[in-house]
Amino acid sequence: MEHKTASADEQEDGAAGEASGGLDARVGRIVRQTLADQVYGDLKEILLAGRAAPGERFTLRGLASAIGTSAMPVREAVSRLVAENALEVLPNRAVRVPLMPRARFQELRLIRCSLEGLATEIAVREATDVEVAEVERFERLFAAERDKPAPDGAVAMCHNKDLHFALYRAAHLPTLFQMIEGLWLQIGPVLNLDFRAGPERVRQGEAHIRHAAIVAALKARDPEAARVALVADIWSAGDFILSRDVLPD
Amino acid sequence: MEHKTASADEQEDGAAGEASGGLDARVGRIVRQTLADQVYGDLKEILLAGRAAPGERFTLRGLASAIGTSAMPVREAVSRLVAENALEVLPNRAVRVPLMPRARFQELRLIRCSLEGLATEIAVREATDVEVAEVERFERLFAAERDKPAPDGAVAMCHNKDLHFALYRAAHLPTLFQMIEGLWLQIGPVLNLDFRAGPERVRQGEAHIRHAAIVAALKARDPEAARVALVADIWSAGDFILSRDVLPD
DNA sequence: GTCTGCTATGTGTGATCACAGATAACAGAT
DNA sequence: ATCTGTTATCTGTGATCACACATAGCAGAC
Repeated sequence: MEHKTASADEQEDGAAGEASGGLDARVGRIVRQTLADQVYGDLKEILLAGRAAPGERFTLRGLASAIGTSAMPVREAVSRLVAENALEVLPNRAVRVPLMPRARFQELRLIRCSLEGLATEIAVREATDVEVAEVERFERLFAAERDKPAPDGAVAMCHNKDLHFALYRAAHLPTLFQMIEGLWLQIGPVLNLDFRAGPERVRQGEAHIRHAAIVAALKARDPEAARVALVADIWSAGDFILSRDVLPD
Repeated sequence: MEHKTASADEQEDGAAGEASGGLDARVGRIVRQTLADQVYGDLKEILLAGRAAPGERFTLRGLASAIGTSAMPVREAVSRLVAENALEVLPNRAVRVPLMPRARFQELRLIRCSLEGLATEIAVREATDVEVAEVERFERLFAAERDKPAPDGAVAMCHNKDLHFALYRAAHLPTLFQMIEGLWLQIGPVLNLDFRAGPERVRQGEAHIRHAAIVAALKARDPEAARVALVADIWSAGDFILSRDVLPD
C-alpha cells in the first residue's frame, strides 16, 4: 500500500521544530552502538585482517568472556557472520572460520572479478579528484613497502586492502561495496596465508604492476583498462595462492 | 598452521569404522533444524514471494507469538536477514522490510546483471541435459500462464523465479547462487509490485521473449547470447517498475 | 486551539537459567 | 594393547526476566 508515506521521515530527522538556530543544530546525533554491533565489528576486523586461520574453532562462551559480555551479543554477531559465509556452524553445532577448498576459492575469485570489476569501471567514471588522490596515495604506500629492504607482508596487505577499498568506495554504490566487503571477509583468512608467505612474495609478485596500471587508468579515466588491470591483479594473486599447496581438497 | 588436518573429516562422515556393509550405511543422516533456521526460512520465503510490502514494520514478540515460539529464534533469524540487507533496523530499533529508493533499485539492477549474467554464462556451459530440460519446463509454464485469458500475476512471478533459479543452479557454483538469492531477497518486495500490477503487465511485457531467447541460447550452448538475453530481461523488467512511480525518492 | 510536559505501554537488548546433545576422558573387557 | 561402553564436562539452543528507551496518549498551561 502506501509504504511511501509510512516512513522515510523518521529516518534522519528527529527534531520536528525549526531546522536551525538553536542548540538543536549543534548537538551531534548520538549513534546507537549495540554490544552485538561491537562484537560483529571486532570479528569482522579480525577476519579482514587475516588474524584467524581457516578451520579455527571457537566457542560463544569463550568469546563472550574474552570480550567481557554475556553470550547473547556474541550469538547475534556470529549469526550475522554465518549468514555472510564469513563463519560457519558445523552439523555438530561447533562454530569455526570456514575452510577454503580449491573449488570454493576459484569460485570466489570468479565472483570477485565480476563484482570488483564492475565497481572499478564505475569508480573510474564517478570518482572525485580527492578520491583519485587517495587511491594513488595507497598505491604509493604499497609500492614503498615493496621497495623496502625487508618488506612487511602484513603492512603491504593492509595497504593493498586500503587501495582496493578506496577504489570501490569511489563507485558510490553502497550495496555493491558491502557485497565486495563480504567477499573479502571470506577470502581474508587465506589472503593472509599469501602475504605472510614471506617477503619474496611481495617482492616478486606482480601486484605493484597491476596497481600502477589501475591508477594510471583511473587518472586517464579509462574504465575498461582499469577493469582489465584489476582482474589481472585478482587473477595473478589467486594463481600464486593456488600454486602453493595450502588449500585443501 | 595446519588447518588442513584440523578438520575436513568431521564434515561429512561420522562413522569412523568400515565404510559399508553394516546398518551404518543405510541410516540417513539426520539434519539438524534449529528453530531459528525455521523462522529464517519462513521469513525468506515471505520476502522472496513478495508477500511483504516495503516499509512494512513488525515486532520480534509479535512474530514470535505468531509462530508460537519465544522471541529468541526470531531475533537470530532477523539478525541474519539484516546482515543480508533483506531487513533493516531503524535507529529507533524498529524492524521493517527496507524501502527501495530509485537509486538503490538501479544499483541492485546493475549488480544483478553482473552476477546473474555470470551465472548464466557458466550455466550454459555446465548445465546437464536434465537441468536444461528443467529450465525449459519452467519457461513453458510461464508462457502458458501468460497466454491464459486471465493470467495470474503471482503464479507467473513464481514460474519466473523458478526459471531463473533453475538456470543459476545449473552453474553449480553454490556461493554465487547464494549471493543471487540474497539479491532476490532484497528486490522481492518490489518485484511483487510489478507482477501484481495487473494482468496486462504479464501480457504486454517482453519477459516471454527474453525467456525464449535464454532457453534457445541454453540449448544451443551459446553463453554470450544467453547472457545478453538475460540482461535484457532484467533491464526491461526494471524499466517497467521504474516507469511506474511506486519507488520513493 | 496549540503546544509543552508527563505518563503508560510496548519494544529491542542483554543477562541468566534450563536442557539436549556432543566431545572427550576413562574404565573395563577382549 | 586395542576396542567398546560409560560418564563427566562443555557447548549451542531456547525460554524467561530485567532494563533502557521510544512512541503514543493525555492532561495542563499559554
